[in-house]
Amino acid sequence: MSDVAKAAGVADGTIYLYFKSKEEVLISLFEDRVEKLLAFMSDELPKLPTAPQRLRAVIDMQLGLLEGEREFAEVVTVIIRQSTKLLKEFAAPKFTAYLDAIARIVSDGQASGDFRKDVSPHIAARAVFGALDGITLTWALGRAEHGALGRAATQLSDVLLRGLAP
Amino acid sequence: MSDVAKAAGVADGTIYLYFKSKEEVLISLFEDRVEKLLAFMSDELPKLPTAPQRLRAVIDMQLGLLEGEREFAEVVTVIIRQSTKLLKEFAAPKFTAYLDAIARIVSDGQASGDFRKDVSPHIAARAVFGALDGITLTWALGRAEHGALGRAATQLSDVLLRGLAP
Amino acid sequence: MSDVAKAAGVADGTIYLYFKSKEEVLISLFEDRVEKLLAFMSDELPKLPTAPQRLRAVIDMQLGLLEGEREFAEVVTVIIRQSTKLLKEFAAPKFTAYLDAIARIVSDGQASGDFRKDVSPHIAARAVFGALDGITLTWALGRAEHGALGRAATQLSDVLLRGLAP
Amino acid sequence: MSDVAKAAGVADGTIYLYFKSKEEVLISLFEDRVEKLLAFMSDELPKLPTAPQRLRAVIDMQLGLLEGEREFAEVVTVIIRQSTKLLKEFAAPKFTAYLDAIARIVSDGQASGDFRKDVSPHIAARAVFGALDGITLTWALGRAEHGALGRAATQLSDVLLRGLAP
DNA sequence: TATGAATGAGAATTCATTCAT
DNA sequence: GATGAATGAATTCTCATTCAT
Repeated sequence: MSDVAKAAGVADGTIYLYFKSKEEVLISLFEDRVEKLLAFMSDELPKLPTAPQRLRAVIDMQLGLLEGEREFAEVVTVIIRQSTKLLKEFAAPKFTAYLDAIARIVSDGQASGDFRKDVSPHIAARAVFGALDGITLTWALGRAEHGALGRAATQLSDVLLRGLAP
Repeated sequence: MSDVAKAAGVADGTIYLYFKSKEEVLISLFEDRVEKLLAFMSDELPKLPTAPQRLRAVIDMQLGLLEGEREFAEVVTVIIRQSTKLLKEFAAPKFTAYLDAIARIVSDGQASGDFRKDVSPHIAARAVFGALDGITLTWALGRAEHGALGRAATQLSDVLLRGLAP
Repeated sequence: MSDVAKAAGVADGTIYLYFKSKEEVLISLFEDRVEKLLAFMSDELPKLPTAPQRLRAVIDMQLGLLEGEREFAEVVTVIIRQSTKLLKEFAAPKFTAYLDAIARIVSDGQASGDFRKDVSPHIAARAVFGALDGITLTWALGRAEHGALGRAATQLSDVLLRGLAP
Repeated sequence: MSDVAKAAGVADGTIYLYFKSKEEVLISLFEDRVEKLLAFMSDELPKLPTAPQRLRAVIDMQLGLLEGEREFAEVVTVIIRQSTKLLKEFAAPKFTAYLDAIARIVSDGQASGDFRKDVSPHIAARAVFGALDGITLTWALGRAEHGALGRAATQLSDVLLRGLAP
């Protein structure tokens, strides 16, 4: 928290005027991120006609949000997992909404005949999220080369979309 | 550490007869897991003739290792990320070896014509590991239903193998 | 450290705002004492014309500093020896400076013909310091009578000065 | 204690068959040393006709006992001070006997006219012991050169005997 | 007698949180 | 609102001591 205060250019105690606890800071950080993702989804996805296009857009977005923000990526992939409470309790409301949104793209695609039907949308959603998180983690802890996340997004989309095709 | 001691049924100090520090306990835990995975790979994979079969076997194995061991899965996906040293320094020797082994399956498959060539083996390996880790995480923190990991493994393999086909 | 905090009337953690470790508390305590001695030496000794007068002043000072401060004397003679690092590493810079300053009084006295020349200034310095420390130790651990250190200083000076006369 | 056991070539627990506690080991170590000194005193000192000769012999003996035994000297000068109980409680019976024996040499010398009478035998004894201990301390923590203690003993005797002369 | 693995009380240290200014 | 020194509970780790073998 002292580091956070320093980074924010305020005194240690000041954080507590805006957040009740460290947990809340992490939750708020995570919430912000997920909200941005959800906002993007409701703004942009409806413009895209097919499920495959929408899934590709989500992948681009999740990695694009972190490109150039290595420290933030580290917080998102590492620090957030240090809060068991966050993972156990908060995971439900917001994070699940995000996973559900991805799962819905998959099930929509299955209904429209764009995706194969023998795959659980929930499992697919977790796999997509996990793959993105895994790529982000090694990127954030490694050399964090510029452009690497973009290339990874394209390749991951290529593989997943063909893999999900009927 | 106190919890670990309690779980092991020994006194707090006893842990320090076998591990030099908390860090070493985590490293050792992670090392054991990765070593089991690497041992499996060198024992079993050579018996399988094609890269796709080997990749499916790896996926089955990584999830199979955790089936029925919910607490261990939680430690592996959550607690281990609490050690920055582990992630930053130890990641290299052992974990990288594991990711490299997966990447090699991919590149072997590309050489034999079983996998498409426009995907970086390294990115593929990270995506595979991340997908598995993400599935494990939500399983461990959720209801951890028996058999769920097995079904997930099959479906993930189905998607990835078709996605990686040339 | 808990005792130190209690004695200082602060919480345990507060000490760590001012000192990095227990070692640093001891070092700082010792440093303060030696610095006071060195400061006295550079302030007062130049005013005294002869080496014998200067040596007597040093003896009076080292014991005078502790008169009435029994607990501090105990810390200085007993607790400080608990830090091997302090004794082995820190001894050099500051403590050696003090011993050297005493040794210099002796060698100056030898040069001016006030002290006999068949005694190593370094050995003499160590003997003087040890004698003072031994007197302090038994005083601090015993009844610590008021005035006892002053009497001891006079007698020790009488003996040493005659002993060092040419 | 583990180090002591290792040095003695026995298991940790074995020490407790011979000593009740760490404190007792230190006490016993110190006791042994002082007993040797006291034994020497009752054996050899009576052979020496004058107080000055006896004081010189004591100084030679105390330093001679440690010559070539650097580790033992370190224990005697450093470790023993780490036991407050040892210093406070044990100091009385045995150590005081030693200091008293030295003080008696001084008072005998005063009675026979060999030593000046304006010096307290007790203070003199403490100063002698402290000077010897200070010389030993810096010797043990420093380079512990062979022969250095012998030279120091001679010089210290020369100074003290002349200083104590009437 | 001897062993040495196990013990657990005690000690140093950290860090999220508070509150007087 | 903002500060940052102070807090103290919690945590890691040590080491003298015990006791089943």
